[in-house]
Amino acid sequence: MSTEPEIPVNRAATLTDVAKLAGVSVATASKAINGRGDVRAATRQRVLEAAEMLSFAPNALARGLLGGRTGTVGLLTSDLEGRFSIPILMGAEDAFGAGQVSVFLCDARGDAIRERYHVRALLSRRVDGLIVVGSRTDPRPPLAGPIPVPVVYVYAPSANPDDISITVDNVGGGRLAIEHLLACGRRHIAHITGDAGYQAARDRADGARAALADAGLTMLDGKPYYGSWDETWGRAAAHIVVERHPEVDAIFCGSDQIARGVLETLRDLGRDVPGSISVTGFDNWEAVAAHSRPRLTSIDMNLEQLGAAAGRRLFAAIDGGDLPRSDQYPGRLVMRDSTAPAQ
Amino acid sequence: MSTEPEIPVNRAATLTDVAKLAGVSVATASKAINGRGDVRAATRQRVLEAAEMLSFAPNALARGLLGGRTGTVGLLTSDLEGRFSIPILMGAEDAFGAGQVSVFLCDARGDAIRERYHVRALLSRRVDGLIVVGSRTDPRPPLAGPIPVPVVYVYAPSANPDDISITVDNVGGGRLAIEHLLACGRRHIAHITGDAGYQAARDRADGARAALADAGLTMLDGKPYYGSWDETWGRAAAHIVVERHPEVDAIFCGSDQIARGVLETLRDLGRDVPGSISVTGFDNWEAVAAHSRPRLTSIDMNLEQLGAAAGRRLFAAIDGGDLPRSDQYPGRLVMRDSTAPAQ
DNA sequence: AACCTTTTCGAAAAGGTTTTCGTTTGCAGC
DNA sequence: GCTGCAAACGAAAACCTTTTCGAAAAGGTT
Repeated sequence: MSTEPEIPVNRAATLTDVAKLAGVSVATASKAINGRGDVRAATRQRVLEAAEMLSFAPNALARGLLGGRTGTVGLLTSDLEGRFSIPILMGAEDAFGAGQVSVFLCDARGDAIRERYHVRALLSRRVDGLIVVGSRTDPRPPLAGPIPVPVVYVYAPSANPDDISITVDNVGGGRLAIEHLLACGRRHIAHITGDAGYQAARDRADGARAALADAGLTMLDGKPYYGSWDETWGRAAAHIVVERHPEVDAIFCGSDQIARGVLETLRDLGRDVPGSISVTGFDNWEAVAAHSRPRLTSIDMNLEQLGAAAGRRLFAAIDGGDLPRSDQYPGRLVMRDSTAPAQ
Repeated sequence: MSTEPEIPVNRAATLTDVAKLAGVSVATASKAINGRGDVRAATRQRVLEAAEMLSFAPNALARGLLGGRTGTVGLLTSDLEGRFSIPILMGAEDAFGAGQVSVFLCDARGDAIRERYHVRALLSRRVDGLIVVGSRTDPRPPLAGPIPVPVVYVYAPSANPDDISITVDNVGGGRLAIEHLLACGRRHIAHITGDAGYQAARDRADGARAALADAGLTMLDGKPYYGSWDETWGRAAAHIVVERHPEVDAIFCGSDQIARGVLETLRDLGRDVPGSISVTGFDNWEAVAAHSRPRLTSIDMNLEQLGAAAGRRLFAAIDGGDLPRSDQYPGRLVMRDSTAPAQ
């Protein structure tokens, strides 16, 4: 005949359940759990015990419905397949994971229709903000339509300069590589890189040219060997370079895969790396760079850090804090065995 | 002095706004938009126009709060970094993207504490289900605590056989590789693979042994060369194999990276691939397999398909449909240039 | 014009939480 | 014993959508 509050079964406990069990009103239970308002220590204790007993977890939907803040953000990538989105995604996920924020992941696959569809879905779920991750560093058109929440573009900046964009400093990356080769005493430096249609390729080349100019030098042939980003091109281009310029003593490659191909050709030709020729890659793709012969010196663009920065930046935008609208992040040189001072 | 309904500013339009603008009640507006209930064609039209004008998107939070179904699932990975999670994640994202479901992504980083934290967060957001993606094929402990929604384990099965697990058939994969080598007329087959602590390594070896036994053969040395999964081990092991067994005419490698190392050693030693020795890899990691010399024949585990299957399976579990509790997916052989019939 | 049927629409409740504000309780001071 | 005050607590509204059920309107028949 007891009229004690019953423990709910087969259904997540609600605040009402907790309140009943603790013998207080829902209002008090809420305040006790969130540490707000005036509630006696003993009462708070009772409520917390009840919550524990029912393994109560507040319904984020109801909370979001009320406060306007949902504690969720949308992360829109244009290609998950690519190597670049992943570290960025990890960084962002990390930056949020520390707080109370969860991440909605959407892959638009480079399709504008799909992108719009995903944006609609995200907005209907009332995300607090959006992160848009591109797969190339070329500027991309901003999201279509009115977006009622802050947006941060990462890797690929928005074409609209008023938007918030976080990008990598490819010019600086190119500089970094050349400066390292120069520091190794190299003077006859070629640049083999990917598709000239990529802003990244052009930027890295620009950085390289500038660094060489600072030293009163030019790159062999005066311009980069543009091609594709893979090993096959690296192998072919290395053949051309060595044939045309037997004096070459360093090759700056636009990707680790290209560099890997270059290394293979040099090995085939019996050229000593790093003794007679130094080689640097780009991207610091561990799987490629750390297992080549010799292991590859490369430029790491700190993509994970980039993603984390985007997360923090979005956070600030949501909270109304003001950080600089846009930011460029430098890379860093990772030294391995494919570069060394000329002997 | 008009009392016309006003268009809301600076705030997402609600159903009430739409109803006001269309001159109907919220109930009717809801029915018109969702195509439910009886509503005159003309009225429906008016409502839809109003919704369009305000670019109304229903608040998924309110909807979820009501129906118990939120249209969200949690995807818990143990390491985003690894190559295996990504295709699975893509497949799952794809399986859901087609419907009305959004994916919460969480990376537990192989940390049980972090995993519990993420599970709590996901449950408080009232996800309809969970997908748990492992990074190894070894069984993993099931999620701790009572989980009030369906869970599907992918790649790494749950240690509890009552849970739903979707895994790859590594034994079959090993079989596939050996059968291909046998079909090429090879008889002296070695197996170089990764860490014996990995179930995947042992399973593939078992499949290989079984396929060889069916042909009345055994692998060289009667057991695999266990080591690590990278190129360095592949290079070293290939030296050992060739030295001990000059008659070797095929090597089945446990990963594409190992295979790549094997190819390099064979090249160094002047052995003709695929002429005198055929080599197969495993994983079909495009970046590695498609650019080696010669291009690498490999086993593709169809991870993307695995992820999609997991998505569908979870969907069925949520909707109460009944599919088999667990499933194993076979791989497929991807032929390139590193295997050919003996000349 | 009265009556019945069918169609269309609206009022209200439900879902779980937070917040506001009014009410109660306990206690000190006179 | 009464007043005044602070602390503690609870009732109710708000957030937005969906669904149920009853009411009203429209249309047709006698």
